[in-house]
Amino acid sequence: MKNEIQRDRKSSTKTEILNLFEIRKSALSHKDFQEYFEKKIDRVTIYRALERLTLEGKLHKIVNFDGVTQYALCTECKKNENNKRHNHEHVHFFCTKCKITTCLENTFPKIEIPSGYDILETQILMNGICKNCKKD
Amino acid sequence: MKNEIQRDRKSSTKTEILNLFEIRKSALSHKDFQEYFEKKIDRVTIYRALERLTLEGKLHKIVNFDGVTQYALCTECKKNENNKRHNHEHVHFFCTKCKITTCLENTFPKIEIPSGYDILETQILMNGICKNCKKD
DNA sequence: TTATTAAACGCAACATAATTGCAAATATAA
DNA sequence: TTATATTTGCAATTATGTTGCGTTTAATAA
Repeated sequence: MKNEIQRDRKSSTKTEILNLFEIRKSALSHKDFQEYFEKKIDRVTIYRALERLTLEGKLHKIVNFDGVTQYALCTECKKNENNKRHNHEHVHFFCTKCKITTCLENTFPKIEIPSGYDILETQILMNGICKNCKKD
Repeated sequence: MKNEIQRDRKSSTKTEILNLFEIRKSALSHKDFQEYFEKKIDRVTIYRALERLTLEGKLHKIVNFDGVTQYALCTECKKNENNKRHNHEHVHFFCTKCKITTCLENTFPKIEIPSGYDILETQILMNGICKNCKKD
């Protein structure tokens, strides 16, 4: 009898990654995880676990102004039936002072574009100074 | 007598780069130039010429979904007096079929964000199928 | 026209982000 | 418990971008 292809298998790496998101409450880069795990988890393992969590619909990816990928927890993302496509209807904000990327929920505008284009994904990225850093 | 610091000096690399923009009529990556120039111009020279053209206000940079920087000609960008800051008030569209990035002019929406944030830059990136590829 | 000087260039080396292949370890289904 | 597919660690590789330095070239002063 043929085995079904397994998905969403438990792994300590995935658990540790999700834990760090609970602690930090912001988007995180591969480098953030590498520094946090020190040498306890291999860097390739981190890349692959992040990739799987993204495919499973638990994380989404953002490419920052500097070209570095950030990962963020999916919270209010509207998912379709089979989790294959998310609509991340929020703005990603990168603070140039504290270097933290946050999701600004409920901020997505309607965008008028020329006819003849089929849109799959839209990403809005902003930078500047965040709420916390303005206090100081 | 002290010399003034020279800027915007002519260079064959800059000229060749601008020529390719005229031919291709889309955003281009460093890789596009490297392939086009083959070995005739050094890769570092290309990077530095692109950097200067950007500082001179002739090009603007876009980081694509895949993290790769694209450069595009500045046409309707609203420039301030000294060219230091551009407002690229348009959407950048990446076609997943032909892999070409184009600027969709006059497409920028007003975006409402929570109070307490100072915005410096906003980048809107879309992907999907472009006008040309839909014809086929 | 020639000399001076700062910008542009080529080359080597370095830096960082991300991917691939493979053998060993682990989680899950039977 | 066994079989098997997924996950992991390690080494190597690829891709993108940067820095330092000596040489060449463009602009300009003499």
